[in-house]
Amino acid sequence: MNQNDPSQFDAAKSDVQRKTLEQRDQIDELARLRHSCAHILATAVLRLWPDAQLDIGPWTDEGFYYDFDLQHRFTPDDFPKIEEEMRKITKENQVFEKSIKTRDEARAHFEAKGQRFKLERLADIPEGEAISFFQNGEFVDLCAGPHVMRTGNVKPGAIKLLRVASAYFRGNEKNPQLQRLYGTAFKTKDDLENWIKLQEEAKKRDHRRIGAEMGLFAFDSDYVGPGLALWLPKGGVLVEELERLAKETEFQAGYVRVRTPHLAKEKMYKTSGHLPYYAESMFPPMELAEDGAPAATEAAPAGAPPRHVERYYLKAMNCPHHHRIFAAEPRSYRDLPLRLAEYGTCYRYEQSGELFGLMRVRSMNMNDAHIYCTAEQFAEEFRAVNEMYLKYFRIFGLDRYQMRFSTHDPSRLGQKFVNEPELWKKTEDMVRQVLIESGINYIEVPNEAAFYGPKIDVQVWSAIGREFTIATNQVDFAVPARFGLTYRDRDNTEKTPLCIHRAPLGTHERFIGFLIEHYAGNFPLWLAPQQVRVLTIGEEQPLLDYAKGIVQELRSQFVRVEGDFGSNPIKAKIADAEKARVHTMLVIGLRDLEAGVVSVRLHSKGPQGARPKAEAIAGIVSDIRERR
RNA sequence: GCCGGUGUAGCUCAGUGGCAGAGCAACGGUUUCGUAAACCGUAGGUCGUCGGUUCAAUCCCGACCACCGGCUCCA
Repeated sequence: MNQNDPSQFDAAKSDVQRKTLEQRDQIDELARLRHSCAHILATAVLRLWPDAQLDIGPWTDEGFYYDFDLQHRFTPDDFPKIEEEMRKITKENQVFEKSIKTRDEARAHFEAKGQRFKLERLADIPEGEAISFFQNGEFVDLCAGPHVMRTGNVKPGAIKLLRVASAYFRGNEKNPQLQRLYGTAFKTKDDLENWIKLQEEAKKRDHRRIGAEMGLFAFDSDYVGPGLALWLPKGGVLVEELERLAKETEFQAGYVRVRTPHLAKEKMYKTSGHLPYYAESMFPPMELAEDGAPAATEAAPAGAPPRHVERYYLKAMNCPHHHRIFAAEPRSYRDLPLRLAEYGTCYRYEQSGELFGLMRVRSMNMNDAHIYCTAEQFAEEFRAVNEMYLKYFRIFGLDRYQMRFSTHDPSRLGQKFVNEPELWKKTEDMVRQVLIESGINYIEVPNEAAFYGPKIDVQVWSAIGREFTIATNQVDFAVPARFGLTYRDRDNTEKTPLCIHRAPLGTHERFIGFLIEHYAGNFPLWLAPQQVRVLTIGEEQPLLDYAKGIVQELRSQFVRVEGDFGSNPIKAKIADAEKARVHTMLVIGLRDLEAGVVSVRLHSKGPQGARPKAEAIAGIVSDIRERR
């Protein structure tokens, strides 16, 4: 697929801004409170820094923010002072008063105050729409509302400034950067304190932290490079298990596996249409002279004839390679659908500030496949792909997800979208039909399709509230033609196949990053890097023999097992195993040896009692096989 | 890429313009312990990198790198 590492998650945020005045009246109480806090914040900042230029101050899922432009650079040291002023304002119990102004009045107001951003915001309001203002105390703001009745409705102890950040005016990087103050507020002080505790819990679930604690992955920006993850042995287990799951699932769904190199000639990406548009997101090319010598290091002798230079690019997506596999042999309609699968490694030069743990990296392994099919086969193939998504979600206990169905905008055919109005309509109808029939929860987003066809992105929320696109499923009715891909149809004519790009498990990097937070590192048995540890109480020889036998038996059944036969007290061994998040601990002493049992303890679930040895082993093996 | 913050042992963090510190982990002993931490000892560092100020810089100044929080971007 080609838009893998997907996360168009911010689009929804701006929806908040687009709500009409009527819709805004229905905004819930917490949002009103927070929006009012944004005004209180602006009031406080103006009192402390009267020269501040104001932009806007909406509420967010987490709280609120307000954007300012001023000489003074905010630092967290300013927070107590600002918070103090905000508390004062709540105690002044100012009324939020709404008024409607004419456009001229509004303009005159902001011109008098010298608020240039506000004048631009004013110009955004469509003709004919009411221009409303809210005033609390001395502070007047252009604002659609809604607000609480009085500043006193906000409890002084339930406000907290969180951080200072910067943001481009109107979110455009060509515009000036403003200083954004983020804060949050709750109905009560208890709610706020509770939220702070939850934030601390969330920090402990951060995949970067757990990844280091458990020895799953590492970054070595000195020697390897930023955004290039190293999988340590325990993280490698997660990679292998996911790949095994994908391979089994895809095998049963009739996929065939291929393998392709990590780079290709420039011509590949010119043909696919990715160059020159996306060259900036790719690593710079390697340039080779005709004879294979590195072009850049050769100082050309004066008068030497120019040498032919070939450019190779690290691949940022797998589809072109798969297209060339399709092209490698003559194809008949009898070969379709052809489902080419590969865990392909792609490289994308993400901007430095965009890198984020495993979630946003520069090298990634994609659960990719391209399904080449006829128009008649399309609906069935697309449905099967969706079912595969749902199967995976069940396995991972993933119930909070949303599918975003991105469609084209007919007015931009031939520009943003390939000019095939009938194909667009046809494929979009088919996709919509499949979604409705499967009873899947989805939203439709116009104008966000890929240039070559409609797509579905799957958004998930990790346990700590991070939202991102984990998977994608795209229809492509354009690029196969650019590569001249055809099959010979029943009627003996050459036809161009449709192509479905799909990556239900996204990339290893992001998917595992997500799973780490989803499970808080407490993986189910089948995924756990350390599935079983045998802990001995005492060092008598018969006991050690018994314990070693158990390890041997489990290992022969491919269970990831290790023994802790050292001299530490059992309490210490258990503490070690718990800290390492070993899924199942088998604690054995002489008592167990005599009874032929093992004492089972599950990570973070405590002791489970004794079970006959053979039964315990069989249970572990079957749980793993059934991916529990 | 942009704005701001941070960078001291494997990890969590103290600290000072004049010989670099703790806890945990590691390693070596002692301990033989029944479900989250027995005891003693040892070792561990170019204080992110480079440059400047200074008799002297981990500390002050500058640049760079990396990471963190945002913004932008994400085929």
